[in-house]
Amino acid sequence: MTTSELALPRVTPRSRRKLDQILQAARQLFFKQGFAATTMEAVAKEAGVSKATLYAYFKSREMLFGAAVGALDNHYTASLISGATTPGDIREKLLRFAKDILELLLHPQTIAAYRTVVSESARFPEISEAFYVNGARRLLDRLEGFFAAAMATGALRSAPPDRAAEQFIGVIRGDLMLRALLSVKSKRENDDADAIIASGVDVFYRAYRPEESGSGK
Amino acid sequence: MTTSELALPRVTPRSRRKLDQILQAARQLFFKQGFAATTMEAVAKEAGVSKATLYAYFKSREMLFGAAVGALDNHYTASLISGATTPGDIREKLLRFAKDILELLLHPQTIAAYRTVVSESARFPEISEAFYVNGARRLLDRLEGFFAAAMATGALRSAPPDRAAEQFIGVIRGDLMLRALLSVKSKRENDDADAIIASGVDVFYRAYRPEESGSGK
DNA sequence: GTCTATAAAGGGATAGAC
DNA sequence: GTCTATCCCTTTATAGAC
Repeated sequence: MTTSELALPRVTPRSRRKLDQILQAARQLFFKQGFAATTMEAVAKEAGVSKATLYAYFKSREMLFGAAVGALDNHYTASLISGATTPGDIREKLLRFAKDILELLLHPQTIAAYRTVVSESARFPEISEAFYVNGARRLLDRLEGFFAAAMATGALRSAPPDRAAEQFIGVIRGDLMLRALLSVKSKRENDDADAIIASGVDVFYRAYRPEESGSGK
Repeated sequence: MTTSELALPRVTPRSRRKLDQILQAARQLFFKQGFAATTMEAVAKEAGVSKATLYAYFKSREMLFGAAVGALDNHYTASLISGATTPGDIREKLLRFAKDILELLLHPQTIAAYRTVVSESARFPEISEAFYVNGARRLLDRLEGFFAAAMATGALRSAPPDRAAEQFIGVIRGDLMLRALLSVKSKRENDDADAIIASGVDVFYRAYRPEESGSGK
């Protein structure tokens, strides 16, 4: 009941497809309706199997939840932050990262997934931790690598790159993700999302630009 | 079923105490166990009344949830950010705000409340929005007022104070709150929380210090 | 308003046939 | 492995007495 929640059942190659159908259906419903509101019958119907088949793969609803979230591999982050080592204006790169990251973080699917996983975090801490490690943590690591390289070349001043990565995410995100999680309709903030991002990047660069330069703007 | 979810039932002054008992019991259980896992029987027992009495006050569990969250008044923020207009080193003040804010945001009760409200945000957007407005929004407003004053006196460079407030929260918070919501045990980050805060304040001040000053450090 | 007792419905999990 | 049918428990909500 601890780590085993994250394990996928061993299956024959033949039934691999059906397993994928189940996992995908489970994710869709869990993230759309939440864990509590998602019945095994609904998952079975969505996946095109019977309830009994579901229980043949997963001993309980909790195990299914753990497998669906634990096997979630975010390839999103892989495509982000590419071309980090190529030369070019550092602020241009920061701006692109900021836009990509924010679009990912505020994507309806991302928000829905976070809502569900956060809500069950107290009961299933291993599951939510795996969710963080496979998603946000991975993104932070990539960003950290980029900052380390930028600091090495003098494009940014030297500082702990892991901290810089978190601060970059934080200053860009502001309260936007929290508001999205809480379904808060912002009055005008959708219109000038670009201005918010640009301002965040500006703040970050002011704080991390090389020391010897005067007023960078 | 829309806005009325947030309304409190009209009661005689005599039964006001019992209503408070119910609301407090409901909050405690909703925030500890989540909405779905909290039964009316448990709330009744915790409040020391019977289920039927509960239904006399609230027509449904949803209505009880809306009232419990909607009537939640965070006096926390009131005490924060006081003495903003008194003179003193701006960075000292920022550091104190940052510590207070982070302590509030990462408090187990805060995290538990956010988990519950976020998880039901899709079903009850009015409730979660009220939660945000009464809590985080109010904190942001106070911070904005402080920044506006600091900018007026020249302690900080001129900029949109609302944006600065969100960026301040964001850079201080980093991923700390998200990790708390997801029960992610950080390896060493508990030890040097002060260092993280100091670094965040430093980043913010580098970005918002008055323009004519050279290297503030 | 407050209680006890109960109706009514839903859904997690399993038995047993194929 | 997969299905149909069912057990059984939990929980919401109410009826009716005081």
